[in-house]
Amino acid sequence: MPPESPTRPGLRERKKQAARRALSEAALRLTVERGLDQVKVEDIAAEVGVSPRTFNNYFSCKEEAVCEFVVERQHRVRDALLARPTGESLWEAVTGAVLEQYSRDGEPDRAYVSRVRALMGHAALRGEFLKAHHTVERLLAEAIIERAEAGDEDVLYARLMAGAVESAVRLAFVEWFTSDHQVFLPTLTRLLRELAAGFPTLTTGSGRPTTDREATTAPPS
Amino acid sequence: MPPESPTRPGLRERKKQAARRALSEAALRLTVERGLDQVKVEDIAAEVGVSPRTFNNYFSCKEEAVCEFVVERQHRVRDALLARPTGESLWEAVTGAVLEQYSRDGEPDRAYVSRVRALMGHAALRGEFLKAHHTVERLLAEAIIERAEAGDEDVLYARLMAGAVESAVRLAFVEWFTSDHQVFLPTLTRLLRELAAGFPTLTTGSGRPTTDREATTAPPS
DNA sequence: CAGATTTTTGCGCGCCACGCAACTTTTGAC
DNA sequence: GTCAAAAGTTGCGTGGCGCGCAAAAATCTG
Repeated sequence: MPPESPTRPGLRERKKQAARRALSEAALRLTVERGLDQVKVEDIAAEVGVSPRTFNNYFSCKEEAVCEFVVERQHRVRDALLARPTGESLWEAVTGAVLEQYSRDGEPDRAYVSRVRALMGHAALRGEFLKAHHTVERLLAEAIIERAEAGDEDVLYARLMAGAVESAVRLAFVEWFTSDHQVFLPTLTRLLRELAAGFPTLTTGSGRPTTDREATTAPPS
Repeated sequence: MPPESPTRPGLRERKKQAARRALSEAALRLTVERGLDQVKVEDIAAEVGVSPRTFNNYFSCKEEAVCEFVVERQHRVRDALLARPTGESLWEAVTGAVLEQYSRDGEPDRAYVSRVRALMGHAALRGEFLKAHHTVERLLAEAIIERAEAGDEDVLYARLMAGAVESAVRLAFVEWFTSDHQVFLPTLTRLLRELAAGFPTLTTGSGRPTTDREATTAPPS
């Protein structure tokens, strides 16, 4: 047999991956098309050509399947982080990897925004998004630990960094689909910079630190 | 009639509050006693003396009712924040209000830890905890905005601060019920200090900043 | 090919969320 | 107090869902 690659997954594993992908994609597509309530688990399963019972072997509910793409994206963030040059500081590498991933295709168009808005209108999906974001946060934390070659002592610090960064991502995302402007990347950049700067302990004149507002407005695309 | 208090809620509102409380308390108690799977919505409703249908007028599922106490605690954090002296910086006030709330009764005993561990064992409850934490984060953000008298420009900053602080709380909580040691407050204190310090952008010798580890060990109780 | 392992599937059960329409309680104006 | 409107509760019905179980099918190992 040809060497393929070092310990290729094997047919079984590849089929599972494919099924999972197909199910989550079908779930997302159908939900965008018809709306969550008009999609039954049965429909998703039928779309992939698999029994409804099998769907529940992969996902515990349809909302989870719909949000799967959030988790998948984070796997790419992980790869990006591990590929950053070793010269960079940990923070630079992490924020670089995240920004890199989200700037891939620029800001999506208005139609996409309204589709996302429709999705987030359903409470069930908002809840599942939170679960997905938590998974994503743990993935990032593990990637940070790996990149930093952190010992047990630093695990908490890595998790804190992951939590802070993902808070910024989440906020930028909300800002993006809440407003009509294309402000995802500028907002995210600004928030990450503010996290890097930290929170001032001493009382100043105003309640918040003076930050340059350049990052708030969109850069020339 | 006696003046009671300025614009008292009215009987209707008070009854609703009472019902909500009774339901969430019953849900939590029964779940701790028997385990989530052994508690039906019907049981909770019966415990309060209300119809099962009414339960769903207050909570959309039993898990939500179980986690209600998390949200209630945040209302106390809000009050504490608004009561902090005006001399403090925003960060000091926020972290002070949070720590104040969580140091109320010191570290809970081992029995309590194992009960919490049992609760968090169920995936459904973990998910609902995340939802509750998200609610809590928004509450804190609003309280921060109120305290800082922040304009629209600073709303995002307030939300970022709330997100960062609640990340720390969440991490400290996990650390607490994961380990057998009483490390909630020390961990939380340390994480908040690291957030205040920010994340270094420049490359240093090690991947993480040198932080004094005093806060990691428990202070004399 | 043959036996072990893993996955899929059909079946069935109990629970649950929620729409609807009738009924009860609270409210506020007179 | 009386009464009508507003708000909350309840019973009923329904469709869907999550999952345990055991048989069947697919995959892996040698």
